[in-house]
Amino acid sequence: MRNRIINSASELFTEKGVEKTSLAEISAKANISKGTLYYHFTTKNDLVFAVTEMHMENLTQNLLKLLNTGDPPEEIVGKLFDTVPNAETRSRLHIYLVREAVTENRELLKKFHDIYGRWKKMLIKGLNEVIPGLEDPEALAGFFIAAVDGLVIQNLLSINEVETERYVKLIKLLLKNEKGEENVKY
Amino acid sequence: MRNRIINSASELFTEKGVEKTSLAEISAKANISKGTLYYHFTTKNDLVFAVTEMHMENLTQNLLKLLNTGDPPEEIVGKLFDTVPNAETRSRLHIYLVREAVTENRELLKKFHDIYGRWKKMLIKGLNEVIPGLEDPEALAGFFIAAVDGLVIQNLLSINEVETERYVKLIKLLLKNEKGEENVKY
Amino acid sequence: MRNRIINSASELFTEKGVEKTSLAEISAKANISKGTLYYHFTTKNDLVFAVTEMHMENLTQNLLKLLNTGDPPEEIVGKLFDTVPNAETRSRLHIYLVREAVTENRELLKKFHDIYGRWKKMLIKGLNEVIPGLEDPEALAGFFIAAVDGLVIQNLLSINEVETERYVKLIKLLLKNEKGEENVKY
Amino acid sequence: MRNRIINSASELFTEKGVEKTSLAEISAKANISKGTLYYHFTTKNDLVFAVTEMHMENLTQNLLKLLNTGDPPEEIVGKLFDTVPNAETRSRLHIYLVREAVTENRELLKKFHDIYGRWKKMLIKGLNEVIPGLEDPEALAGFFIAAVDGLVIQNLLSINEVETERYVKLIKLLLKNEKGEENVKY
DNA sequence: GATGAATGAGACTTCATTCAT
DNA sequence: TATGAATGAAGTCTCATTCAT
Repeated sequence: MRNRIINSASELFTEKGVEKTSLAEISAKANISKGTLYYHFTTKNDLVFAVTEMHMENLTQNLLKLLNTGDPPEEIVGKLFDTVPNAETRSRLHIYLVREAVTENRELLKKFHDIYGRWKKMLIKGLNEVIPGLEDPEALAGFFIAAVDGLVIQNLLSINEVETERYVKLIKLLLKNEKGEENVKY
Repeated sequence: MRNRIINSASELFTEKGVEKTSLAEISAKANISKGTLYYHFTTKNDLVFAVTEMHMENLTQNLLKLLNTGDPPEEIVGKLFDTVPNAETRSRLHIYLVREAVTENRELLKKFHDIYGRWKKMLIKGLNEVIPGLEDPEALAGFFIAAVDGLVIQNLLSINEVETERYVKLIKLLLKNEKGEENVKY
Repeated sequence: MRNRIINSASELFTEKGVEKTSLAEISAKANISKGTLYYHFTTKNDLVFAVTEMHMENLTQNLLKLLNTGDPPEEIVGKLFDTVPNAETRSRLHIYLVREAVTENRELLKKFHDIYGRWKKMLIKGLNEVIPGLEDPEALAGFFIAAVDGLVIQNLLSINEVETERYVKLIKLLLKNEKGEENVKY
Repeated sequence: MRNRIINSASELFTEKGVEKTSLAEISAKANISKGTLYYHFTTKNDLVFAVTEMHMENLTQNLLKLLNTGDPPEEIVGKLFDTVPNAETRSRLHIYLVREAVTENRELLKKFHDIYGRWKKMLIKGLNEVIPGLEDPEALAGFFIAAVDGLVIQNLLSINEVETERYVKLIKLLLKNEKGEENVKY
């Protein structure tokens, strides 16, 4: 039941954003009464939080899978840049939830803070394993995550006319050099 | 008068997001009546659009100034990564407006689409001027913009513990290699 | 308009009490939309406060009139005991509003506090004018007001089978003796 | 079990009034489920009635004890005026329940009617025993009860700055004269 | 140009009550 | 006896928008 509600909410949030989705619509989609919804979630924010948890958990699982394929690093990062920003459904939801976290929802903000931290650690570990000797893996991880989020935005705004491979090529260059070669003047 | 309204709206949008800001509040802050507000803007969306225009114009001007300093490229990109994501006020507004554009506001979406396109072109031109011979300046520009937006998000979520210089160092490496050196196995 | 709303609310509060009267009912009775009601009163409590103010003002005016008739004191007090508790409409409203003041409504509580104080002062002044030399006019005033309120309750509970004259007779005795005669053992 | 529920309800009613207390809160406080509450009380009104019965029984027992102390009448009435209005807890509950009885609760109204009648009779009997020859003991009893209720209200409204002794002195005068002395012009 | 009173649709939330287990 | 999930009706409040002045 809780899950049924979360799923309905998730879909509607993705479609119209959190604020434009009413509890009435959610309960209608879940085929339950508004009262039932209230029984399971004390507050709309409660529900938003639950949806966020599920969403973030999904993304984390995907990232884990990606890191455990044993693929060469440029392949992994390539897939990362290919998959995430192009999953429109999740992208939308992500932006909506970020927006929610940014205002008036401390709890949600903390959730995001924690998960992003976890992602960064996962990436750092993954990078270190496959490319030993990186100079600043932390910056690299933060940078990759930022780029992914930024591409998410560009995709939502239908701006991205560059094929992923071209980005991947850039990343390859980046990784190669970060491996610690002496800095050359360009 | 129009500007007074736009400024008031801008501040309130930044503070609480578009949807949680009521026209009543805006007119109160601008010291005018709700009626007057409606005299100048047919609709709330109208106002949102006007605010977006101003906001985007500001960002564009900043980018232009940055590109025209004549600084070396890594300096420019460094400043870009240093300034934009750390301007909390603008960051918030930006995320709020993006969110607004992504749902139910075709006109706004187009606005964003256009401006991001313009930014990309400006960056490409800038890059080409200072670093002739780049292999894929378009991908590079898109990538930089994405990274900036992503860092905006990380800052809003209070996640970014990496100092900008470390990012800049990464970018330097990227630029160096992108200059067309033969690809080396890492 | 404000008055129209206050009157409608007043009637409904009297009929069913404050908490069982919905803003929907009030606006229906006043032939306006719920929105209009909200336009004039930010909150249900606001409206309750306004109704209280009007109600208390009415009672105060009545008391003033009574005190200025120039009648002999026992007549005045007699009328007080006769009029107030028997005005069912006002009695009900009074009890409902007292109830409201007693919980969760600081402002209302203060209002009641102030008005009761004013009434006491008016009574003291009146008593002193017509019966000079009273020993403890303050206690007397408090006592009379208490008795009136108590009879209000009894009337609402349909308990009062004693005719007012019999109470008036008691009061006469009280006033006579309070004039300062030496205390006699009974 | 029933008593546990009644006590929890009693406390909550005292704190927040009948209408603002939900059955959910009551069952939570009584550490039982809402279902169990409904097993014992068919309806919220049922519970209110039970609470009233207990409350009124308590007050009646107190009055009985007071009347059976064998103290001189002015002492008894003094204690009455001293104890009842100053017992804040009971006072609040009393006002809340009166309010409940006055609207939409016939059964409750009858209960109050009956108990107030019984109190009056008890007082009359008590007065007659200790002060034989009273002219109108019924009026006196009604008057005393009214005064007590009125002082309850004043205390709840934090208005009563007069010490009880001063009221008692008034009552003494009243009793003395009521004993049948010839009426003197004042 | 400017105002502010009026509106109606709808949002979130509350809660007494029912009922299968 | 006891439970707790489910419900539906209703309550307070919010707000973008209209319109006569």
